[in-house]
Amino acid sequence: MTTAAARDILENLNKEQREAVEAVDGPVLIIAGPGSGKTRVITHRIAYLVRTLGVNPRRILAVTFTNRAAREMRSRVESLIGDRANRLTMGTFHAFGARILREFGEDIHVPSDFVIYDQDDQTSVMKRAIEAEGLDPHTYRAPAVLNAVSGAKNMMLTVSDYQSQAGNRYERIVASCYDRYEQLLKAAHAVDFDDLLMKPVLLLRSNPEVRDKLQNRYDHVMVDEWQDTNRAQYELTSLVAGKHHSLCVVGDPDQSIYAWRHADIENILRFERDFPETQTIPLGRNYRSTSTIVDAAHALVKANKDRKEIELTAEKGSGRPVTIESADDEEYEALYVAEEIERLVAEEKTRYGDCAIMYRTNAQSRAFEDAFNRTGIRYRIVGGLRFWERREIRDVVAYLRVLRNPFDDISLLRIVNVPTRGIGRRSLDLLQQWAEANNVPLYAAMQVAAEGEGPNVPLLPAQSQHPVRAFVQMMTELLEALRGEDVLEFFDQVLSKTGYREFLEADENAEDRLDNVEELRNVAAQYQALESGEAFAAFLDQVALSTDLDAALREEGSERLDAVTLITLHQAKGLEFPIAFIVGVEEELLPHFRSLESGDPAELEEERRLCYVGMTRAMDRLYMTHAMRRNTRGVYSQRKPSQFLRDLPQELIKRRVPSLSGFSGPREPMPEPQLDVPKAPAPFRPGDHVGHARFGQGVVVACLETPTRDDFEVTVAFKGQGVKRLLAGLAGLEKLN
DNA sequence: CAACAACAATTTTTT
DNA sequence: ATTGTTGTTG
Repeated sequence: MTTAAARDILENLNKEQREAVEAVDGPVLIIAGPGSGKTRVITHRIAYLVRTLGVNPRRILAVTFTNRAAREMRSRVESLIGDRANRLTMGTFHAFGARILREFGEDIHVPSDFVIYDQDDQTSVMKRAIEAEGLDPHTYRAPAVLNAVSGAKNMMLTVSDYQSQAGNRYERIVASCYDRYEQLLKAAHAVDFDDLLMKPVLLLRSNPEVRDKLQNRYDHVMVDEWQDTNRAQYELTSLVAGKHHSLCVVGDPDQSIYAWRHADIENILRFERDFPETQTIPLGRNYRSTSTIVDAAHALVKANKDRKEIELTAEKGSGRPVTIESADDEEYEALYVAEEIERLVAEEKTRYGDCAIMYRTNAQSRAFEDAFNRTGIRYRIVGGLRFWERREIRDVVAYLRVLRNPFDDISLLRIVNVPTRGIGRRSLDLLQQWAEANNVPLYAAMQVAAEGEGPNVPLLPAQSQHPVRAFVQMMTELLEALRGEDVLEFFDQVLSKTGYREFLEADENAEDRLDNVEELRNVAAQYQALESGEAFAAFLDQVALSTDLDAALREEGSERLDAVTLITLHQAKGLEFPIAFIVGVEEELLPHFRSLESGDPAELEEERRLCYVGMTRAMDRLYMTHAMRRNTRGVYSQRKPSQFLRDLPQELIKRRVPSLSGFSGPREPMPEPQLDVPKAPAPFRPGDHVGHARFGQGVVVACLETPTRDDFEVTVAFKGQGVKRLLAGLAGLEKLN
């Protein structure tokens, strides 16, 4: 940011951007196309409020989806208004929700020592809920049920709401799991990610005092990535903003790619409906990409039926055509990309750091890692196994959580026998039974067992009692240490007394894993100034809420490497790269198999938007590649180019002739890319009634060609038998009328 | 109780 | 191919 921009905030903005910055009175909806300076508008709007209109930064709330976005926004605002930026309330929806719960949670019976459960913890809780309901965990898989429950929470449906609207058997079962799941969370003094949104809304709905307090706290509310908000987030926003406050949301319906996470694209329309005086400002000038890229991407997304047209104009020149490359298989696809990057680096003034490889699924990174390792191209993978998901981190965090909150059974179960200390499943079963019967947390049961026996019966066989006693003894000592100890000293004591450090040292990846723990310790160090109890609460909240903290830490330490970025299309949203390769642009990959399987056109449209998001990341050059066959899970399958390629105007694309790539030596001539492979007629269609020798009668849900294209996989919902997947050639399905 | 083997499952994942 | 979960054996 230049000093000139800091001097006059409205300078260097185009007409529509300036309009958006100056619209500070009523509700404002900014529809921001890709590369249209969205972040610039938000940051300048904040600066305009503070510097030009004299608004106290404390009275501004800015909400984002990611910590990364929040960080970036804060630093950019800082360059415009200086230290005053520190006084802004700026963060993710979930962090904001957590903050409300920490402040006012007791009003809705959220205990002040609550811990935040992430997806992994949630799955564990749901698993227990399903077992507790006596359901078969194979038929009712925890992630699926959890997804339904999460969806309910995102739509602000409480257990009783969900129970009363449950229409079929499955939903009634989900309802019972939801109920049990909530009980387990409550007993653990835990809230899940969705609760961080839902509970504050319930609080603000029911408690006018708290509502007034919050509404009076902020005069200006801004929300980024509005197209990805769910119902709970919508309501949280409108409750906090109140009717009379200045509320500004920014989004782009064409970049909505999180419907599968219960984002509700309707929120854009709903906003204009709920706030009729809304001023809608489109930002349609793209400063990022060449006109070729903008036009090609626009042509693609235009193929979506459920869409409102927005004018997009490119400010840059036309540049090069979009290059489409067919490769024999994923290995050649990767080699092609590697070779092309080397060529760009050698012949054009490209740096490795300018290039990004974007793919639909993480598994696709493999071939590129191999190719880059072989050619010596530096690369970095975004995502993959994230810091907080590493086992050693989760383990240490679990110890800390239990020490802070002894009700946290899930964390206790995680670490009670890590390292192994002779507390096995049998013992734990007995302890859990007793805990359940007496309605106390598991840790309490262990304490009782360590003492000797329960009220009437011995809790554990004498032999099993000893390790439990040792464990409780150890935890008691640590709790002693927690009092008044320095955060870091305590951290170190946890590692040594629990034997976890030794346990890691014995591991084959000891060095890496110890490094990771050391990084966690560095995070804890940031809280040294606080009193230890406080410090741990704040520390554990940060741990739960910053899933990308490792990225922050790493970037801080080492200057950004000149390396090619490997990233999923989803994660690439909001980024930009001079050179972008979208790889694996194939049917059943992009669009993904699962979106085709469902037969839901909305899912296909989301895949198309995902492709659109990917294309619009490219600034100067865009490549889209696909393979004719691909090794997936050990077997090769024939692949077809993505139907999306057909949506691109011929005059904007250039197909490379693959045999010119040279590096591969002699090989078979490659078939021309076929964009219109005729489909073999499907033997069944969704809706057909069929009969099966074993499963009886059913209705066809879907009928898809197998990857080898020699048969069809038919998904059939059988009466009373559930949904089965069968091969048409083998199952002997009979079509009924 | 713990180590090992057989077994399924495997899109994306801002928090 | 890989990984985590479940069941069997020592």
